[in-house]
Amino acid sequence: MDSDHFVHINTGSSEPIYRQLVEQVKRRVAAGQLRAGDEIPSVRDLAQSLAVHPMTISKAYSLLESEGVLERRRGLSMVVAAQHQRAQSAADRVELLRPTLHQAAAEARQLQLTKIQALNLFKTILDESAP
Amino acid sequence: MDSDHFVHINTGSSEPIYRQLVEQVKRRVAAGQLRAGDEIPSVRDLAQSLAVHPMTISKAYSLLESEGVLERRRGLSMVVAAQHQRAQSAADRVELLRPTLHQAAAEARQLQLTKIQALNLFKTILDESAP
Amino acid sequence: MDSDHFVHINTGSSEPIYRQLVEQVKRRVAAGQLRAGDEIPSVRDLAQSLAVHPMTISKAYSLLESEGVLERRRGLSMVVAAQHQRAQSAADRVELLRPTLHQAAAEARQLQLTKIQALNLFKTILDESAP
Amino acid sequence: MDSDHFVHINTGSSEPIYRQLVEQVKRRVAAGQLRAGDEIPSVRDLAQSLAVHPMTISKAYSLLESEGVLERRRGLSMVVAAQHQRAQSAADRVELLRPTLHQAAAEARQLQLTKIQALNLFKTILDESAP
DNA sequence: GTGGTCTAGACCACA
DNA sequence: GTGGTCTAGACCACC
Repeated sequence: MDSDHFVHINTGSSEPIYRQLVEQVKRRVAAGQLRAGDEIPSVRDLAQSLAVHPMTISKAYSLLESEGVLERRRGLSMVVAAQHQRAQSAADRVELLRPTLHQAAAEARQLQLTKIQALNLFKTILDESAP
Repeated sequence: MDSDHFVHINTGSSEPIYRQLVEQVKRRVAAGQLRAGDEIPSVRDLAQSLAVHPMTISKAYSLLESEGVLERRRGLSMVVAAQHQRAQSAADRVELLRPTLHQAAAEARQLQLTKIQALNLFKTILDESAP
Repeated sequence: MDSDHFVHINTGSSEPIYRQLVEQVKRRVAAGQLRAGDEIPSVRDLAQSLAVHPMTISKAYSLLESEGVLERRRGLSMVVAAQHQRAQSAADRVELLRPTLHQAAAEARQLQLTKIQALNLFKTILDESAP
Repeated sequence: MDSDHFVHINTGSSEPIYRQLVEQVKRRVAAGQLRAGDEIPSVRDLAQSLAVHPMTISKAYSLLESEGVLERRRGLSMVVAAQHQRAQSAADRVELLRPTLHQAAAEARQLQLTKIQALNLFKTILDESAP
């Protein structure tokens, strides 16, 4: 597995690096970009390509294993777990977006914005990121 | 000022309590629900009604003071600062929603959702929270 | 919480230290020696009293939290989680012993020992450890 | 020697595969199921029937050789060593079970189980595995 | 005071 | 080659 482009991290974010990795891998598995049995980059490779300490990568991988997303193969690279083999349906993937949008809706309400205003901003941002 | 209903905190969230307080107060000031000169609950009252350590409230208030949102009056309750008296324009308030929606857009892209799917979910959530 | 006598570790064992901690805490919670809301020793205190690196303790505590045995209280000591408040019944606790005895039974069979021989040895060992 | 049924491995266990092999062979020799001069499966055959890396088998065999349990014959299969020809006495074999039961006794004590409870469970499990 | 994150680097176990 | 464990120690965030 190519360790470049596997995930992106933002070292400036307050979100810990290991958690950024966990969330991105989970989304990519849900989206079907990573399939059951796919090898993921080794701890050392990914650590080097992200310029991060190997233990940070290892921590993320361990968490993903404990959540059943990855499987450990002794002495070998880790792979995407079988029970996550099927990419989730669009309906399921949409649900994974709910928490963040729920937060956005709460903020919009506190800002006393209309639904139209909030939706228009979201549409604008979506167009910016993938015009 | 009634210390109940002033703000809501979610102790389960990973968002620090003091930051939840700061953000909510700023949004309510921006929305014009809190106006210049309005008294806010005392540290002690709010700490009690939220079941939170007073120092946590104090830290939030101090941050809000250093940002010019609140003003300290010796021996009296803090009040919303004068320079924040006017509610911000709708255009300004919309901008405050941008960071969260930007995050949502990034997640939607990693989940390989279409713009339509993402927008529909947001619309649904907005309808749920204020039908 | 007294950090001495909280748990014992065997640095010579091949069992990792953090896992020894996890298993012992889980057994003590099951046995009712640790009850819901009980504070556990701080990471630093326990690390010092066991002469172990704090991160090793922290790793064990994090695992116990992710399994729902402990609860994190921001800025404060961790406590035994509420959903583990009730000591488990004797029947439940007995079940926790099953895996190890299952392993022992498999070994006894491969050694072609009779049930009597295996049971007598277990009885002897139990008498030794708590005469 | 039939490479099926020679040993069983549990890839899910935390016990390393090579050690599972070593312990099982030692127990079967002690029990007299494998006698001096008996041929054991070749590294290649056993690796294939267990779906394990040949080097793992080789490591186990080498360990057994260094402990004097197996003997290497140039160009031929390895055999059970002569000095291990006699099955060990029942008293000796019972001792090989001690470490696991010692561990079980320690767990029983931490679970605050009575000797009776622990013994009853062991008896039940022994009955299940060989009624 | 509390726990969390990260780095640097050693050493081990496994295949 | 793979991942795992542990130490030493810095720095941060929270209460």
